[in-house]
Amino acid sequence: MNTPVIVWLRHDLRLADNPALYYAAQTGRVIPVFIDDCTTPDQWSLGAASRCWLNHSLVDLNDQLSGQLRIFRGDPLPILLSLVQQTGAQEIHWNRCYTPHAIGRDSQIKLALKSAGIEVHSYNGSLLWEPWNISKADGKPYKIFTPYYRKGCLNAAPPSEPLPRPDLQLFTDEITGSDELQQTPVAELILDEPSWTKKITDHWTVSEEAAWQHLQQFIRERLPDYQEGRDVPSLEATSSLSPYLQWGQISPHQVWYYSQQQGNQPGLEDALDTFLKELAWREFSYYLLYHNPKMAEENLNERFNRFPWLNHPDQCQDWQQGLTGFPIIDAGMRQLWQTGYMHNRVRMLVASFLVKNQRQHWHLGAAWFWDTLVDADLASNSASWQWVAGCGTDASPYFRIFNPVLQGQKFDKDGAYIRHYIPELKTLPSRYIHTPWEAPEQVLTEAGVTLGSSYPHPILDLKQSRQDALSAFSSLKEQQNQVL
DNA sequence: CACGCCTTGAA
DNA sequence: TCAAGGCGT
Repeated sequence: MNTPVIVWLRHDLRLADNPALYYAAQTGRVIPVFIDDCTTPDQWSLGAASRCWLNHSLVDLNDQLSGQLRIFRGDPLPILLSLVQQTGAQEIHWNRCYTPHAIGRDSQIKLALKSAGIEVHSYNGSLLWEPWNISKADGKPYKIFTPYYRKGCLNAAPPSEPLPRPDLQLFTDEITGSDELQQTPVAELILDEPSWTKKITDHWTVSEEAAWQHLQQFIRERLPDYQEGRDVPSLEATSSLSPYLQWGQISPHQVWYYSQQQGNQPGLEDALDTFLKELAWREFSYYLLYHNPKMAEENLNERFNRFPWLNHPDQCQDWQQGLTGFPIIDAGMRQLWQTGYMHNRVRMLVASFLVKNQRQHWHLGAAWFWDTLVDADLASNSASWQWVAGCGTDASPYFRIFNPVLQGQKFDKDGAYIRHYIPELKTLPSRYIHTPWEAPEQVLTEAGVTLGSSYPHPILDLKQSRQDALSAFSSLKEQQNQVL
């Protein structure tokens, strides 16, 4: 029981229901390790918002570990090998990661460690169903969500039940030695933070405890109205669990079982079902990424490789900055910039606007989201952008183009969401809040709005851009017919 | 093989 | 009403 055991923490920054930590704790004194992996491809190195979340996660975890979390930066393999050498650890435990880079990295490291005589134990700490365990009758992976979930997941072995917090005996010896083992002091992580991260930490409490509070509050207060409320961006009606799930401050297993125990009340069946389905969408995204390792880069539907995207950097910038002249779009993009988060429905709207009305490549939107979202998740991000763009496996049909005015009127009727994030439109009457360009001059003046200076004119014509998008889409068919 | 089905519309 | 087309059984 005195032998040191390494636990390599990654997207599982919690003590409860952490299989690697739990089982390692049963075999020896635990050395909890986090490595800032500098071998991650640049394109998918952490975005600024994620980095901020991660840093604060590590602070919380370190507190919970009595200051014994060991943080390194570099190439994981040499670091782990040096650690083994310096501490005499004979075992390494970790919970699996599922992005292509991590899968390749971890399998290489596993081999290398094993050949060095080290025991390696890996566990499932992030997914309800392992992607390789769910397949159709013919053995091939599903492409459509509903059968994947209903037939595949719900008929498979149930997800494992959450584990308790372990009784930890920590390895507290000083670790010195080679250059790789230069530790990053936790305090340093948030010392260097750029000032803009304040807007994120003002909106979020980043800790394992806070994740639980979100879950409990959601089930208690929000689940009853989830069905309708979840589509209204001015309400706080969703669970807000996405960033916690991404970094593992809470596990999907904890969410799955807790919500079924607590939410299993008459009248809540449908809401509970809808909520669990959202968790399953996260699973499905990982499932797709696992079976399509290039999902973040390449269209799942190859026909879209010939799609005539436009390339208008200025327009893309208008979108990023929330200056398109369409209030619901701009409000969403500003919420993202101000808080590192955007309401789910609005994510669909801004994505549809970029990809279909502006006809910019979904890569541009995915990259911006990756950099700015606190819940940036390679699987969900890529799968969702492909879904909106129409090039995914189970995609929204390309001809289904959201109209930001109608969607705004439907889901932000009085413009509460818009007014909150676009103060310059704050006093515009509800009648014109989604269409300021239609407001009479006098109404604009009274609201202090000057189109073109205090708030932009619409940067495009909705009807025309919709038509252009539809013909661009049709051109794919014609080209294909010529080939055939 | 045929048929029902597919997260979240718009005109 | 319109809008593909392929998936899954």
